[in-house]
Amino acid sequence: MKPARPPDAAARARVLRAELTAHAERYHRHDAPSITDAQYDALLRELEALEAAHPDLSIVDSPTRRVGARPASGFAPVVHSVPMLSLANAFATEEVHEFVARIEKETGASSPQFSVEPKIDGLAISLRYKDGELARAATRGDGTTGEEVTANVRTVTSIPHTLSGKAPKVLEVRGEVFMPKAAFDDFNARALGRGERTLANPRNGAAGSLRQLDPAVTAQRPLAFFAYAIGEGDGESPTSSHSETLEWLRSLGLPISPEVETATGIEGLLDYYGRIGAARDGLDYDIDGVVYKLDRSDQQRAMGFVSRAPRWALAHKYPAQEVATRVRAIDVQVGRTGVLTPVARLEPVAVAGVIVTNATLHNADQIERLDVRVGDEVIVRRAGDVIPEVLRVVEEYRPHDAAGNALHDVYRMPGTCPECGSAVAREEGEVVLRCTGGLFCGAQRKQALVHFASRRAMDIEGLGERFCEALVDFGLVRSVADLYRLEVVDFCEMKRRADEREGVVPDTVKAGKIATRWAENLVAAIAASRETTLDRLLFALGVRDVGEATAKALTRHFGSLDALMAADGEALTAITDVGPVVASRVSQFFAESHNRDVIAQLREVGIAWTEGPPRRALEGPMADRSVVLTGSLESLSRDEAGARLEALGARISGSVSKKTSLVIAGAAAGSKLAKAQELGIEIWSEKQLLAFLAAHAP
DNA sequence: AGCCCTCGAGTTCT
DNA sequence: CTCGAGGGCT
Repeated sequence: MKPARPPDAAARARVLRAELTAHAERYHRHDAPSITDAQYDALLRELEALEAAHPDLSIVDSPTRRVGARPASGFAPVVHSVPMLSLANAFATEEVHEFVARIEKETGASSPQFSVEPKIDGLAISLRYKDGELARAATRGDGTTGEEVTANVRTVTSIPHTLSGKAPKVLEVRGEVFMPKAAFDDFNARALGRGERTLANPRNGAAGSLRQLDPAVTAQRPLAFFAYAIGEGDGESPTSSHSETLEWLRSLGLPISPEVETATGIEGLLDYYGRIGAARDGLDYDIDGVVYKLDRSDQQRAMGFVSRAPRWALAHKYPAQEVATRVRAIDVQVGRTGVLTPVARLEPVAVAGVIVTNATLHNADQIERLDVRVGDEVIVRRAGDVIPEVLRVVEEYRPHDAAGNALHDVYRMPGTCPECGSAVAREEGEVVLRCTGGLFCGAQRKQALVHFASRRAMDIEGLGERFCEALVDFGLVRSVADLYRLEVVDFCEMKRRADEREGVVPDTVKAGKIATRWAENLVAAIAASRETTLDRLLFALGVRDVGEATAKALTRHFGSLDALMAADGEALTAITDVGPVVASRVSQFFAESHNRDVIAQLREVGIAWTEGPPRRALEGPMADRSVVLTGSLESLSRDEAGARLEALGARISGSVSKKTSLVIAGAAAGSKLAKAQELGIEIWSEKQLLAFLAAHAP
């Protein structure tokens, strides 16, 4: 006899498996987790409980049986007894001046002494020595909890297993594990020779090496280490300044960067910054800046901490790396709202550790400003070390014909949509060009579907750009409601055709089974998205100028979809932040018969959302407070924290201004925290936030 | 009318 | 992250 189980347990198990697999993959392959370890663990535990309660749901390759995907199953979590802090960043000289001025003012010292060192681009690590023996090594993690990597760290030759001299009972040394550049090149050359995978860059090489499940693999990786601080046991060190501490660590046998120096006053700092910057390429490790630490311990104590960054230290970063490459072509993409965005297709080039092949050119104005033409040599960097941007054209290298005329003309945006051929128009006063095709345009339909399925909208896991495109191209989805009528066979068929179209080959019986399970997961994810909230649904519909914040405001104000659809312009503009433009977009959207059709169909296929009474004012202990969340929180996600604060009446905002009344600063908070300090805005740590939430729990 | 603040939209790579 | 535009305030 099978045990009785609720009919939705199987569906839930499928959704959980799909999610866990996706997250684990993201974590493992890309070092870029999208949820916290705690959240991942919660999902995993839910699935375990489900499988335990319903043994018939257990399958052999369930994520609950996999090893090593996340620290939960691979590396034991380690709670740092003294949190591993982050550093305040500075890019401009002016910020360094402010840093020194602040110290001089608060310590009363003029031209204070600093200990200065390169900021190595590696992996922060904590080494715990007990009675002089290396007892435990852990990664930084989020600063509070890291992963235990002792076995791997023991294979790093420059890390002593035993301290020399008279070591204290417990000493926690902190520093950076990195892969020296020469060793990295050497390793890759050999890997290439053996036909093995090469490492993308030294930083990823170091991070990936320490996360190997097999220490024997780590041992083959050429890693090195420099110590730069003491965590636990700091009180025991026989020193009264940071530079003395480093000397003491050196005497215990720990490697210290040879570039460490002391510097006096702002001149000393800037001189060091300049010298290291000039020597940067010759150093045997990648750096992204230098670190200034106020040297004397008593002065450090006087400066104290803000949130989770010491006020006595500063990381002074070097400007983003700029690289030259060539523009192969300029393509035009069509977005969800029909906006035409030109994109430069580049000769692949390594910028700050990744290979860049595309860079947005934003719009026609930007192209004109830069005068970018096909074939041009351009200077590229990654803005904020993330998104590639074209800085300028190197005109001397522009290709010319024999007569000396430029080979390529000034670039002109197309007069018709490259996707559907409809006319392109520039609305009055607007910078961007738009395709006028509306939902006739395939590109806009695809993007509308991608938006509908996205995480902040209906949150359909697994339905990304590629499959949205296929669904539209193969005519399976005309309106978003069609999504809910599709069955497993439809998705199998779609995937087969998509693979075929893209030349993805083998189709064994086993692959067919995998495809079926993939399709089942997708159907389950779509089904799960039926239960939603009105603000998510409104956002998902993609009304122009109605983003997340506006969707929430509309939901709160009207309470129900019917009330919103019945609202006239006057009723709409009564809402704060809704003016005539947004009001007319909303009215027009609901006036269109095909939009009303889609909504009727969505109701028909069983989309359900919670409706409440209209609430014209915010209530609760956080009413009238505008809150900004910054940095990463460890016990809950920022989204979650925001939602809970909103439930208490807070307005959540993305940027700090005079009107902000409270900033919650998590780990590695950056410019927003700095701005809040500057404006004298109240700042809470995660601990204070949790205490407040606990005190006002519903 | 001009300024400042927010919000929306688009974007890259792994 | 960055830009542009909507909306409110002075």
